[in-house]
Amino acid sequence: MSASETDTRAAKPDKNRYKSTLNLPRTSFPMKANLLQNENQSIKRWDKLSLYQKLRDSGSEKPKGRFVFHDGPPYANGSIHLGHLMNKCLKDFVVRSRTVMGYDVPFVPGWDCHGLPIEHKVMTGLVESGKIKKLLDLDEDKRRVAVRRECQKNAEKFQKLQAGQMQRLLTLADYEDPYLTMQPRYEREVLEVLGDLCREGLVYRALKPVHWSVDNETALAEAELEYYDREDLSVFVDFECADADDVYERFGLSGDDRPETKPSLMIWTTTPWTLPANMAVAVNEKFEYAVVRVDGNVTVLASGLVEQVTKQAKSDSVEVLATTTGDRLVGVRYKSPLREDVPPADGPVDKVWSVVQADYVTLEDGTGLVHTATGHGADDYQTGLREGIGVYCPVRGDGTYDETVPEWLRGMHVFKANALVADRLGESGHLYHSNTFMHSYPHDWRSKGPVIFRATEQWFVGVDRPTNRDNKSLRDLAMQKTESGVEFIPTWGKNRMRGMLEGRPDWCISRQRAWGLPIPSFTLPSGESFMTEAVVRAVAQVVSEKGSDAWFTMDAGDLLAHYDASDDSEAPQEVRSGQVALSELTKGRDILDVWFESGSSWNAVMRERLGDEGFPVDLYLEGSDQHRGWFQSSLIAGLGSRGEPPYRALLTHGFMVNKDGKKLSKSSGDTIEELFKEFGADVLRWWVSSLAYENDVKVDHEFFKGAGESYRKVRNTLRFMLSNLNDFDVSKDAVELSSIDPACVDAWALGELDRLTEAVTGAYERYQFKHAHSALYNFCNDTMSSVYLAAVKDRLYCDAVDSPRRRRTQTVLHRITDQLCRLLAPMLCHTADEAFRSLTGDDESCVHLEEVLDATGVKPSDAWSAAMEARDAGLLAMEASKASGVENPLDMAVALSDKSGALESIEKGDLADLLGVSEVTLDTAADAASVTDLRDRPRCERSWKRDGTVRERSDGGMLSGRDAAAVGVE
RNA sequence: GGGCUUGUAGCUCAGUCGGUAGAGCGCACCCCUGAUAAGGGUGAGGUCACAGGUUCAAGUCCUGUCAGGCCCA
Repeated sequence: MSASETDTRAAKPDKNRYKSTLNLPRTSFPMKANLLQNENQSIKRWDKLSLYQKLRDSGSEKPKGRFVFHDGPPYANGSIHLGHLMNKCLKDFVVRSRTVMGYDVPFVPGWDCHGLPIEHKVMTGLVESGKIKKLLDLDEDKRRVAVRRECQKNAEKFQKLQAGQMQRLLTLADYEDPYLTMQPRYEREVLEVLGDLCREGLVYRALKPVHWSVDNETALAEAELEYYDREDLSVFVDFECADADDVYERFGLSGDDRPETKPSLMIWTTTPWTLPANMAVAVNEKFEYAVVRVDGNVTVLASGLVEQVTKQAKSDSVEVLATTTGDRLVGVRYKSPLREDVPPADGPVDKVWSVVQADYVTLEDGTGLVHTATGHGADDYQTGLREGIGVYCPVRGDGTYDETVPEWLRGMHVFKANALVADRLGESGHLYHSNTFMHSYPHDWRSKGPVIFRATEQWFVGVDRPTNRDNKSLRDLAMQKTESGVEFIPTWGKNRMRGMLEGRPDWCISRQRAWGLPIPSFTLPSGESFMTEAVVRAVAQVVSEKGSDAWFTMDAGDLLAHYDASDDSEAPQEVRSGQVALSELTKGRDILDVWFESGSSWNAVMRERLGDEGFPVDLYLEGSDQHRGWFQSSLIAGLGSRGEPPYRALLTHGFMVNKDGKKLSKSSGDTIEELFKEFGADVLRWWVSSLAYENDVKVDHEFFKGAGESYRKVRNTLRFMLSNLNDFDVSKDAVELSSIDPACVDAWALGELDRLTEAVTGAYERYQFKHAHSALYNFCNDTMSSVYLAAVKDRLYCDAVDSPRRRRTQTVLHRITDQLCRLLAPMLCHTADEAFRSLTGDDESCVHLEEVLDATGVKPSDAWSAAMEARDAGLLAMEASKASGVENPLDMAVALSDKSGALESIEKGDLADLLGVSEVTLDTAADAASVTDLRDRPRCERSWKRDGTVRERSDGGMLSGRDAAAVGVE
């Protein structure tokens, strides 16, 4: 039995004799957070306080001025999910960290309300409920208005749901007055941007292929397609080359080796009906191509496919004559096997029926030479745009050929034409091989009929057209401004943006739907469509007053009440002269791409609300997918409208993946509501703040549990500090910080606090929330809990209540707690406020109205770094001494090695407290720390220390000198 | 298939100019019982995704491979 055990037993009857004389910690700040309940109380309290408005009211006094941060609108559909959780938390960290650092940060939350997903869902509902039948009896405009009403109700419902969830996440924003893209004042400003682009000469109308339902004669979006298997005819067709010698030359065949037969280009297609609309043949410049003699014909196809193709056609004689690379074939001219005349396209004709390059050409199937019909395929269309080949679409809305095709096809339905085209090609000797096959093919979700790709007239914003402003194209401007005018966080965002800007086509801004902002274009009786700046602005004024429904409820004359055609030099002559009255115009049927609406938010929200100070915005913060989406649509719209990017900096975050790093499936995992219930918003926020958000973020239920444990550590540290300030009145009991001796541990703690403040505010400035998170966590866990608080416990409990040393330590504790609340406030906005109110003792106080305190300026002694190293060495020695039976630190005296003599200046008592031992001595000769067993020394019944001053006192107790004085006995 | 990007301890992340791999969590063991559904100490854990290359020296620079993610095709 050890000596200490004997002592403990002997003291047992009187074990708590002095407990009532101690200043033990006490606080109303509970260990258990009960976030589910208390966070809702915080929401109510901040509401009552009008926190957001209060911050705006005092905004002009903010020392660092205004930080203009703009919310990107989530889609008003469904509940918020983990992606929103991260995005909204990060945004709130920006708002709140900037606020606590002394900026005025107005933040308006927004929602994207228009668009197909909502319209699609509403239409499905109308079909299922049978209500659609009633609508079909209405005229076009009335039907659209009815659908729009339903869509609006739907968007409102989900906007409200999401706003509630975001507030439950404790985000700080102007929820009293959010922006919705369907609000009239928003719509007006979108149209003003469109007007600006018209002014710059960037908006034009042209043909573009879209999915087209021949049954319903309408364009279809991706969401309205259903894929079924369908049997189709696939054909291998020879296109005869125009200049045989030119082709043989390219293959390096000299005169003698050249066959007498003219060479052909062999293409493969599964839509023979598009062959009359052929405009070009695409090759991949990287592939090798062969000129081959097959069954007497000479034809060109990819070397790698010769065997596969000729086998399929069961050809007997196959002879490769020569090979060359794809790039050598670009420019080869050929003849159409179906028509003599060059198709009447809407563009230049010099490249029609020639070979062009395209990256999408593969060796998966076909011949490596791709039939290109610019009016009937998305790839084909892009190739046409790039190569300057016009769009040609000889198919009418009902699926029949128009008058521009050879006579034998005119008026025929394209699906019937397939076989006929193949027959013709066979008869003329151009068909190498054909077969039927099954494949997955898009069908109209309503009629279930197969759809076709068909070019229709659409509105575009040209990215390569010179602006009227300064003759620079949007693409050039965008490349130039993102190169040097926008900060990307992280920096690779710039590369990503550049890559996308380089290759992007003109922006198709029209959609053939009901739920959106109408494009204010008009059609003359002649069929010509037009839209000018003045027209757009005139309609914008009406929309501003009456909302965009006005487009459907008013006629052209009324919509153009504010329009003076005679004053519009851009208007068609007939309109300007009055030859065609405004009332004779027909309204356009298109609505704007929703990306144009959200891409105009810098104008519709920030300039609309803040004026010139709202442009450009300081920061946009969204997921990395928005490099193609909102970042880019905003950039193009802003550059077109104002010649400058709408933002100074772009901050990007990655996507949520599961714990194995794989894409998150929609149905798995916890809902936001379940997460709130199990963990509370502060824990979720604490987790988000710990993330390396620039990469993909792994998410799993277990990770939230980890965040919860880490949160509890911080909470308990705050609680312990608060509980030791219970008897401390900062206005009466505090000492001057400047009076604190650099040699005492309190000065060290303040030095650490100043370092923390710098680290955290620096991290906040650079949006490095995880650095702030780990600095704060380590400060609580290490600097405070395991070092400082463990060291000062003894004096807080045992020193006389009013002793200078205790009051000094409490002053420091108070300062640290106060600052910690402020630094934590952006992340743990509920808990920091709860702790702050406990600290001030004033339930009306609110940490979110406070700012980070300045550095204390206290410079701890240089000897502290040596002292902390000595502490580590001491702890190791103490651990080692456990083997020899001394296990309780208070049974130990530690001799610290101090060869440099640096520790001489540090308070001995503080060194002992830092190790939790009864006594520390310094040894300038020793190499290492050593431990002395003090169990023979008497133990203070009050502080349990064996510091050498313990003896029997006048009350009969065994007390140390300090404790005797504290209790008031001799 | 292309652009951008990620891969360091069981987990989350640091790692500066190329110079002997770091922290926290978790885990194991121990202490305390006056922070107690708390607190403290010590310790084990790594082929830096893989393969080449440059270099006296590579987690770091270069090339490729593999496995992910976002956006396109």
